[in-house]
Amino acid sequence: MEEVQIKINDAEEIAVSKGTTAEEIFASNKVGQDAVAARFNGQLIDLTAPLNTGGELKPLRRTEPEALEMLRHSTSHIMAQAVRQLFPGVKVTIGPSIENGFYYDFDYDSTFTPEDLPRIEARMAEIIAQEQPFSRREMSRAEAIKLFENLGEPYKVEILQDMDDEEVSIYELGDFIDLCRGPHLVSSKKVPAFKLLGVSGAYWRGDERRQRLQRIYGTAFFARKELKQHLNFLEEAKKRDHRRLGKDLDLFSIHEEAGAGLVIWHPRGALLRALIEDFERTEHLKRGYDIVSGPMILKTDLWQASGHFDNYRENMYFTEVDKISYGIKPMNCLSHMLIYKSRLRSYRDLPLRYFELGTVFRHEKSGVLHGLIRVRQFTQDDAHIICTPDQLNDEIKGVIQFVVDIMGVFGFEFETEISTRPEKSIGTDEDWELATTALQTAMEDMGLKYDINVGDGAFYGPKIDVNLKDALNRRWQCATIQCDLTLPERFDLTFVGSDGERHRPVMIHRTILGSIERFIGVLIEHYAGAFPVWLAPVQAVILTVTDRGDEYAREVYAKLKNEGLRVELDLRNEKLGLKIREAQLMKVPYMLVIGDREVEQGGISPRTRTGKDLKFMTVEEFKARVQPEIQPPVFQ
RNA sequence: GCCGGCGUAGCUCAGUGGUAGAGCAGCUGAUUCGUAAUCAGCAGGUCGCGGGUUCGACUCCCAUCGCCGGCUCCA
Repeated sequence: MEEVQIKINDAEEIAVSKGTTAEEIFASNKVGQDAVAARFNGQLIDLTAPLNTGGELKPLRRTEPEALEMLRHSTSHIMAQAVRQLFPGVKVTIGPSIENGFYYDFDYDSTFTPEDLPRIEARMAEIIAQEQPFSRREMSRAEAIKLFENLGEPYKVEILQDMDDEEVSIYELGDFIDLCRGPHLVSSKKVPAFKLLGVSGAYWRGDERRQRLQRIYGTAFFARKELKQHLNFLEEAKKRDHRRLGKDLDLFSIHEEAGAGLVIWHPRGALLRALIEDFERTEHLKRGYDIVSGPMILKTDLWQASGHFDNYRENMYFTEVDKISYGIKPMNCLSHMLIYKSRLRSYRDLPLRYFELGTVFRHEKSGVLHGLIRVRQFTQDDAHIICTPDQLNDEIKGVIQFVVDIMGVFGFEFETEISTRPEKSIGTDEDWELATTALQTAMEDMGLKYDINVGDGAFYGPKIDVNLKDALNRRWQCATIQCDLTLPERFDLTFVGSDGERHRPVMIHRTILGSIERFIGVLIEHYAGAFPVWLAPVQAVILTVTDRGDEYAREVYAKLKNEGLRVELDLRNEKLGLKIREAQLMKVPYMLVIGDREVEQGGISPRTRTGKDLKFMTVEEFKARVQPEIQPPVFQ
């Protein structure tokens, strides 16, 4: 029989007869017993795939990320089989693995309800117990089209018709046949732990004009313990939900009677905001920005001139004053342009960096509103940098450094991506090319990795988006750096160069935190409401044991308050345990206990919100101790 | 905007055709009690809003507003 040479264990070359499977090779050579699939010449393949050529073979182990993806993808097939059996007439579409699980989209006349999930899970458990093999078959595209036509699966037919490959593969699992690249687990029995998590709507191919589908989400793991951990993680995330904490910590509220997506800040939340905004103003001034401020409404004519009316109108609010139409600003750039144009600019003036904590209004679709994360009125830490083309690179780098510094302060890690020209946009191809290259070059100069997000730029230019990762590893878009070569053109911005001629400047739109509302929402979840001392709305609360300490407590309160500490006084006739509990639930960093001992010895007994007793100390000692923590962070 | 779910006291929730309930919070009183909940009493709701069905609607139907989970979109 014909033999092929297979390299295993990164070294050994062995000869096996053609058609031997990866599974057999692993078994006879005592490698990869825990393999769930294989890598053959770098390609992922089924364990049961026959090897017909020589090459390098490696096990795909459970611990590798691709293994988990495959497990989840296989589980989605199991779910699809269960759904087809329980709901005859359902049509299948696609069922990929996603970041923390998988989904499968179905087209079905009546709707799935959350009550259906346990039934589907039960059927899936049966399929798993039956140890059904996943078996792969390859065929021509034409054959596959015929197969899925006969099966009454029009979505699969559509996918096939759009494919370029002439050879395709299908996987059979019990009575369920799916078009699929694979690989898959050897059998359904290899799914140790799974759970269905929810149903929701989706559109065929993500296009809102096309067929509405029903999506079922689930997840799967190689160990029950891991599934449990994941479910705990979801619980933890729920506890940290900024909408919950916003209410519990009395930070903000949103009222039906005031309007959806409109945030009302309570004293503690407004204070938190003010602290962040003050910090930002200080940092911007240090970094050579000028603080500016523009009006909330500007004439619609001006929005027409800028291109916003044509490209962004559906997101804007309009109003009329003395029969003149005004647009309520969805962005801050127009005023900044007018400041620039208010006098003749020399190259010696550039770069100009205009910073505004600018409140903007955007008509977001009702279904997307979400706590502080997605609202209709929000304040951006917005700036527009107007510079010469030569300065562009340095300016972008300066902004990136700014982002790096600020994210460091809050302890966020982040990922970046560059978005390129969208369909609906203005400007010439050359300008877009130039701007996109400028962004890429700056990122490379800064040594930062980035993904390219094709067609996702703003209508006036390409952008770098910064997605920060919070403590629960979720990603949120906050900072954005957008390069713009078209607005300077439209507004005819110029500067006089050293040659005495007029030249066109370029412009960067950028934010660091993005929306203050969104950022605070993310921050609340990131810290689980336990803000660092410099941001805590209440930094310390004085708790008396009995009313014999009241007078002394008032003295201590006055002293600390006078030092600028945000301190509160709890003189209620309640037990110390209750006062501590309540301060704890409000996540106050320090609780200062005053009982008879403290009054006699002239001090306080602080305790931290982490439950640590700091023991008796004088007020001066406490002040010295917290001094470094109560100030905003300072950079070199 | 779309698909699905949900709106009952300040909060968390019970109540599926016959005059609305609990716990916590609130108020009043007692208690002076040292590191996550002292005890008792009182008060609190046109059941999101508007129509309809019915002798009768928190409960069934329609419409609408809002919220939740997704989709599309986005800071």
